[in-house]
Amino acid sequence: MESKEQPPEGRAAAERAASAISAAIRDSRFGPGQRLVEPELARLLGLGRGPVREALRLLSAQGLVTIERNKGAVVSRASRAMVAEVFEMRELVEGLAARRAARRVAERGCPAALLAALRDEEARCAESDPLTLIDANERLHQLIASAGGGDVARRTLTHLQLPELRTRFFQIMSPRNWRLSREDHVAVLRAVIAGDHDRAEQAMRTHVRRTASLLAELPEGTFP
Amino acid sequence: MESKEQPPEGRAAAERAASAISAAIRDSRFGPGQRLVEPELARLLGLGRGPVREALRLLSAQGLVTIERNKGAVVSRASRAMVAEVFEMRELVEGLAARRAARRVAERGCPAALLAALRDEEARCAESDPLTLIDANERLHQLIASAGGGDVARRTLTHLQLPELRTRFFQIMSPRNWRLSREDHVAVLRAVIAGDHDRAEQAMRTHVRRTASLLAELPEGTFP
DNA sequence: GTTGACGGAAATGTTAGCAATCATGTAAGC
DNA sequence: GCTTACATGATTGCTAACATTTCCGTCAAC
Repeated sequence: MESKEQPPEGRAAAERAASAISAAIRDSRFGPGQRLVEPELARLLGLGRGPVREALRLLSAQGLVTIERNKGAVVSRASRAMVAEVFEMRELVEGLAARRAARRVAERGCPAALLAALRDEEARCAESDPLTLIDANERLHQLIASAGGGDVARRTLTHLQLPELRTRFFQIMSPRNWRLSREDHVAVLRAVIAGDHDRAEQAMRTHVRRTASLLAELPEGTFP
Repeated sequence: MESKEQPPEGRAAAERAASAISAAIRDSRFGPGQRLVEPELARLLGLGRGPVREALRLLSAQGLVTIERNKGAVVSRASRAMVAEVFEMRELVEGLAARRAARRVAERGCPAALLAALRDEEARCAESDPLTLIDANERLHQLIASAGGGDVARRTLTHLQLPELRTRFFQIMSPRNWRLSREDHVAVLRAVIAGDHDRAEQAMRTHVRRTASLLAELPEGTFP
């Protein structure tokens, strides 16, 4: 995940640990059910157990790991039902975020970041590197979640993570689906920039639902 | 501080610290903006800085405290706009939770806890002790959030807390409003028990919106 | 009088080490 | 042969101490 992040120095140890572990989980290098043993991670990351422990608690709040008292942390095992539930929730949360973003644009004008995002999406060609596309997708969703003013929406979103995210995206995102996704993004951004909150919310909900239904069509046995 | 909690022993120190601090914040004994100094809390609670630190991080995820790097934790300062945003979000989240609960009842029958909750609500008289009413209200919302099956809804709700909750309730909940609230609860529970997910969601959203509008009518200067 | 730098105190970030708890494998008993 | 009791190892929970950063008051200089 921090392929292009800052050099490890300059950030706090706990944050480094959190990003590193989070990246490993979302890239499926740490698979569901895998135990995350504190001393082991500490040795791997070259720091003490304190920051690792803190990072694991943080990831637990985000839903990426599950912690049991006196038993330690395990990478969360997301059943099909849980994936559905998370996306049911994301549809509401991201829909509301888009609505709030549009409202804010209507009231205070459009921040440059949204215009830039729209240009990026329109210019993007679906044949790019999938990893780049995945990163850009995440950044866009974060941007819209933050564009509404408060940070309740963004915070809520970060608590709705799923493990193996990137692997799942590789499975469902054919070039055709990337094109559809791009069109969704453009529609959402246009509605937000136009300040049309109803259309913005609807567009975002449609987009999230599309992703959810792609995930739902994954073959049996993909989820534990 | 932990008025009717379990005897402090038997639970982990970090959890004790979290409940104690959380209770103090929601009861306005720690007011918005107040610094929460780790060594001080540790001394107060009779334990080391480790568990206190962990508790503060947890409360930060719940929105009750705000942590800045190298600066420490302060009780969150919820502006009027932030309260509105949180309740906008809660309306969606709790509405979905009620819908999921109703769906589950329709599929698998009604758990006894819901029937008991309905009996309790119907039997409750609005003249009870306000603290009891507040606690019962929280328990009911938690129950419905948990009744949908997965725990994504419940987890999401716990991340949408506000400081000074009890004080605000004391301000807005006149006997008349408690009666209305009770009627809302009964309506939600009846819809859930009947397995009518549309009505359940609508009833819950109406209920949350009522609370939000009561909070919105608080006099100027109530929020920072 | 105001601004700036400097120094000390306090709080946070981090590490290392000890105590308590849980899992595992082994051996004894039925 | 299967179950149960037990001992050992490993891991988590917690505390205490160290390092680093920030904040605040003081003092000098302009």
